[in-house]
Formats: sequence, C-alpha cells, structure tokens
Amino acid sequence: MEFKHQPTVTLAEVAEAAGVGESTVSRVLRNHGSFSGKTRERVMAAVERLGYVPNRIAGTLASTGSRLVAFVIPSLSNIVFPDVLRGASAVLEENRYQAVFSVTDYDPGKEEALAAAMLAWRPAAVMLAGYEHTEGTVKMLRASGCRIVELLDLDGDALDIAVGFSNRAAGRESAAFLLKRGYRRIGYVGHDLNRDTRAGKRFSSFCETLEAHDAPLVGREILAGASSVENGRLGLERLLARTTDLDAVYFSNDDMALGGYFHCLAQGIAIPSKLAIFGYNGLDIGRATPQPLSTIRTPRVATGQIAAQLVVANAPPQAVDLGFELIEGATA
Amino acid sequence: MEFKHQPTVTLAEVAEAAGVGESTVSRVLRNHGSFSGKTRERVMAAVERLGYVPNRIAGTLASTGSRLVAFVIPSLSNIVFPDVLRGASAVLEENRYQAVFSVTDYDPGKEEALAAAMLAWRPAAVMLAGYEHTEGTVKMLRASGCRIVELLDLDGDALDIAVGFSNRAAGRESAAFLLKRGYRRIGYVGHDLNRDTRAGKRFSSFCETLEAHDAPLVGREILAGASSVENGRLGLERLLARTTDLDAVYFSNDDMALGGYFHCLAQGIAIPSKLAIFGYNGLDIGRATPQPLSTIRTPRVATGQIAAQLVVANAPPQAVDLGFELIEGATA
DNA sequence: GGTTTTTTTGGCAGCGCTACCAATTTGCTG
DNA sequence: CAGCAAATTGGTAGCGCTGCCAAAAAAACC
Repeated sequence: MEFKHQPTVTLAEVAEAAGVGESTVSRVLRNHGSFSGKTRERVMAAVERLGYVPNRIAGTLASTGSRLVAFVIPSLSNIVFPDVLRGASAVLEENRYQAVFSVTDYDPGKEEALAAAMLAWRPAAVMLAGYEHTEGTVKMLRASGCRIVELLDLDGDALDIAVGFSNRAAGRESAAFLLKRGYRRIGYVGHDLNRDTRAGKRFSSFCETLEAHDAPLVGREILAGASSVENGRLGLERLLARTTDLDAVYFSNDDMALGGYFHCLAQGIAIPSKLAIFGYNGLDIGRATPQPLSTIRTPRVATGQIAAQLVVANAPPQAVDLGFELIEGATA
Repeated sequence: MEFKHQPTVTLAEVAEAAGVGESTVSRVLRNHGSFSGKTRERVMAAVERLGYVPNRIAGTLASTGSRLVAFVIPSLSNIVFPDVLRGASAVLEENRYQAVFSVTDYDPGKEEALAAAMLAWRPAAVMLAGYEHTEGTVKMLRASGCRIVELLDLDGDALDIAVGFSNRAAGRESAAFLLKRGYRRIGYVGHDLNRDTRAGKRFSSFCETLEAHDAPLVGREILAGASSVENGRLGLERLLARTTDLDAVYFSNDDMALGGYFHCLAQGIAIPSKLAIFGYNGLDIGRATPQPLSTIRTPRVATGQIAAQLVVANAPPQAVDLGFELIEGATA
C-alpha cells in the first residue's frame, strides 16, 4: 500500500460550511480577536461536522514565530536527558508548544549537523547540553535569531539562556565531603570524558580539591564506552586489582557507582569501612539499595521545567543556577 | 529582551545572489532533478556566503507529505520509552526525518488531546504505545491518512502497523519458567495496572498459566504510583508481611524487581533458595547485580528501529513480532 | 548545418493559514 | 433618529517553498 493523502479538510471549507469568512474561523479557533457567541457556535459545529484538524505547518508559516522547541541532546541512554525532556515537555504541552528532538551521541560534529537540521524548522528555541559546541554551531545558532538554552552546566559563558548548576562545584563538594569523612586514598572510576565534558569538569575539580588538601588522587580507571552499571563494576574491579589501599572511590555517575557497589557486595568488600563509594546524579534507585548511595542529587527535571518556562515566557538572557544536593547516604 | 526575528535569508535571495532561478536553487539543495556542475557550485557558494538555512516549514507546506514522525508516549520515566525513541531516532535521523514527541502520563484522554495536537503538524506517521486508545483517538488517526504505528504490544488488532511482542506470551512464559523451577507458592508485586495496560496483560496471562497448573497466585500487592525501585521494595515488604510461605515473586518489571531484590539483601532473605524473584524488561543493571536478575529481555531499541524503518520505507500494514528472550539469571 | 533529443533552466501558481485593513453591523448617547 | 464609537466581519496579500510546464541551451545525430 502506497501512502495516500486523504482529502484534507481546510479552513476554507470550514468557513464555507459555517457560512462565515476564513478569517473569522481562524479567529474563533485561536480564540483571538473578537467574534460573537453565535458565530463561535456555528464555526465549532462546522469544525465538528467536518472533522477539521488545523494545519499548524501552514499556521506557523503564515505567522511570525513558531511554537516548536528543539532539543539537541547527547543521549537517551543516560537518564539525565529523558529527565530533562520530561520536565520540559510538561511545561511545553501546557503552553501548546511542541517538542522536537534529536540525539548527538556526544559528537560535536553531529551536534552541528543536527542543530542545522533543527533550525530548518524555525523553532522558537533550541535547547542543548552544556557549553561545548563547535564554532559552526555557535555561529549558526547566533545567526538564527531563535532562543538558545544551554542545559545542565554553568561553568562557562552562556550564549543566551543557561539553566543548570555548576559541575565544577559538584566535583569540588564531592571531594570535600570525602575528605571531611577522613578518606585520603581516593580513586576514580569513570567513562569517556572527552565526550561527556560535564563529567570531565566534575573530575578535574574533584582532583584539584584533593590536591589542595594534600591527598591527590591515588588511581583512576577510565572506561571507553558509555556510562553503565556494568562498566562501573568492571572499572572498580580493574582499579582495585591495580591500586592497593584505596579507601574511597569517586564514580563519574550513579550508574557507574552502582556497578562498583555491586562489585563490593559480590566480593564481600565492606562498605564503607573497607571502601567508600560516591556517585553523582541522585538516581532514585540509589535510595533503595540496602545501603543508600552517597551521591549528589541533580535537579534534572527542574532544569527542563525552568528552561521551558523561560522560553515560553520569552525571558531575557540569563543563567539560572538550580544548585544540587549532597546526599550523605551510607556508602561513604 | 523581546524576541525579535532576525532578517531571515530566503531561497529567493540565494537565487538572486547566485544569478539563477528559484527552482534551480531548490533543485540543487534537494539534489533532485537535473542541473549542471557549475550551477551547483554557484548556488552552494551563495548559500555559504549568505548563511542560508532552508525553511522546512515552507517546504513541507508546499510539498505533499512531511518528514515529521510523531511519538505519543505514556512516560519518559519508564526506560522503555526512551529506549524506543533511541532506536527510532537513529533511523529517522539517517533518513532526514524529524522526531517530535509528547507524553501522556498513561492517560488515554490526554493521549487523545496530544494525538490531535500532533496531527496538526501533518506528520508522516504517529507512533503510540499499545492498542488501548479512546474511540476518538482511533477515529482521528484513521481519518488523518497518516501512518499509525502501535508499539510494544501484539495482543490485539493493529490499526495499521504494529511492532513489538506479545505481553501475554511474556506473562505466560514467566509463569511457566517459575513453575518449571518448582515454585508453587507464587506472589505478585506490581504498579498501577489500569494505566499500564501492557503490564496488566502480562499479569493476567501469568495468573492464568499458574491456575492452569494448579498453583494459583498466592498473594499480590499493587502499588498506586508509577513503577520504581522504591515501590518494588515497599511492595515486597508489604506482601511478605501479609503472605506466608511464598517461594517466588513475579514483579511488574525490573525496576520493581530490583527493589524486591534489595529488600531481600537488606533483610538477609536468601535468593533464590528462600525466595525467588522474577522481573520483566531485561535492564542492563540486572546483569550487574551480585546475582543476575531472572527476567525477560524485551527488544525495546529494536522496536523503535524497526518501527522507524517501516515508516521510512512506507511499508504495507503489518504486525512485526520481535519476540523476547527469557534470561534465566540467578534470582529464580 | 539543420534537426531532433536531451538536459538544464526560469516562471509562477499554489500549499493552508494569519495579519492587516477596510467594510459592515451593533450599541449608545443626546 | 441622527451621529459616532465599538464590536464584528470578510477580503486578500503574503509566509517560503515545491511542482509543473514551457522555454532555452546543450548534446547528439544524419
């Protein structure tokens, strides 16, 4: 079966059927401008009768400014981004905006290509992760005239709107917490940092903080793939095989940390007395493990919500710091 | 700062700058129709020079059929749906389609409203979860003339295309597996089944299978909220408090099952000798727990991929069964 | 060189809607 | 009931692009 367009009902046909002008139908449907009660009823009756569905493509083209919001996100596997989308989509739906998205796989080149494709839809705003974009991407976005929202990072200069928190501060506070608890021989298990630059920022300020307190990082294990529970488990296993006397390990995020936690459970390594574990993100699952995971809870859903609200309200350029919360947990 | 449209470069301006006609620019840009090599170069040079970004809104309006694919999904918290989106978006991006989405929160009324909003964008296809839609939704979709893809369920009649697997079969096989292992006093812990009808189908065929083998369900605990690790833990705790001598528990999905698993770990309940645990979904995390989770692995990403491929290829109506895989694991 | 083909090109009418403006109707005031 | 303001309507020119058609240019052929 080849695709066949149904004969679509147009606004003009509704106008005809209702015995009014096209612009009147348009006004009624958008509830914009003035019209009498009976006109409204006649139009609505015709709409109902014909099963009219407005064509937003045509509407958008004719009017200035669209109600599309474009998300260009690195991944859908990392729960962070579905969470952001979730927060944003609720707000956007309420305001009759439509979300469109594409996934870059943490590849800046792909980000540029996808951003270009997105701009072709003339969105009201483009939402991106963080500040690291190619020159081409920045130039394009700037030239597009649409709002630009950078999410989940505040360590840098925003192009327009930024919503999130400081990853550097998160790394710093994580380190400070471990030091305060008396850990001195600290290691790191993480995933590919070149791609996930926010994890990279956390890691570097984590290390700096350790050094500033004369307890430099003792060992690290960086795994090539994406973050995952299995990689966390594998990473900790490797790190422990190589580095002795570790008393705490910082993970690039909770997925990885849970992997490490499971490794300890499986190997009978006492937590936190023998080895402390600290994560990042504050996933729900970390609250339900036998020992709650020590981590930093990030405002992922709120980031999406606030970002969407600012776009809907067409707010002035600004950086909104939503902060984060350190969860002491029981693994560190 | 109020939103201000930049003076946008149009195709007509590019044509002017390149010294060719509008249709020639259009042909070159879409690589469609014929044009000479030098024309191509001149056009591309002008595009580059002016920083022209095609307007897909206008393009879609002018041509027949759009390259938008609409997803109307129940949730972004349940990893199932991000996984489906992930699979689909890769295929769609390769084919220059654009994904748009909205979230129903498992509310059929909201699904209807959002589907209507989606149709206003005249998508090439609408992708929905499962078969349970309101009469209004079905009528609208049918009338729209766009492709309809129902995902993750095959127990029912497809409107057009369906991609997924049988949830009833999954429930049946889960029960058969537990019975084969010798468990006879089996309980269930699940989340709200009215909303998640696919979980409901699994549960009912699970129960039927147990009854057919003279080992009817011994107890159940249904939690009001969404599925989550914490609810799974809480659910199992409640069920155990009420029902004695259970030897196995079936969970509505892996999130819930992990919660149950953690409860057992925390309470020192030996798995599987004292209590067996069986989940559903086959999340990666279940492979990394000290004892791998016994579960059914569902082809979530593949569901998205295949669905997208069928839409892109404009395939005839069909139901594609991708099956599932029973993971024996070590918890049952 | 003169045709006949084939390839390349430009013009222009929409796609379905919104924004603007002018026309019409209604409501009030004195 | 004239006289004017306010509320309601319809007409229509685009929005930026694609698809069709006919014209022009290039290539192929006798």
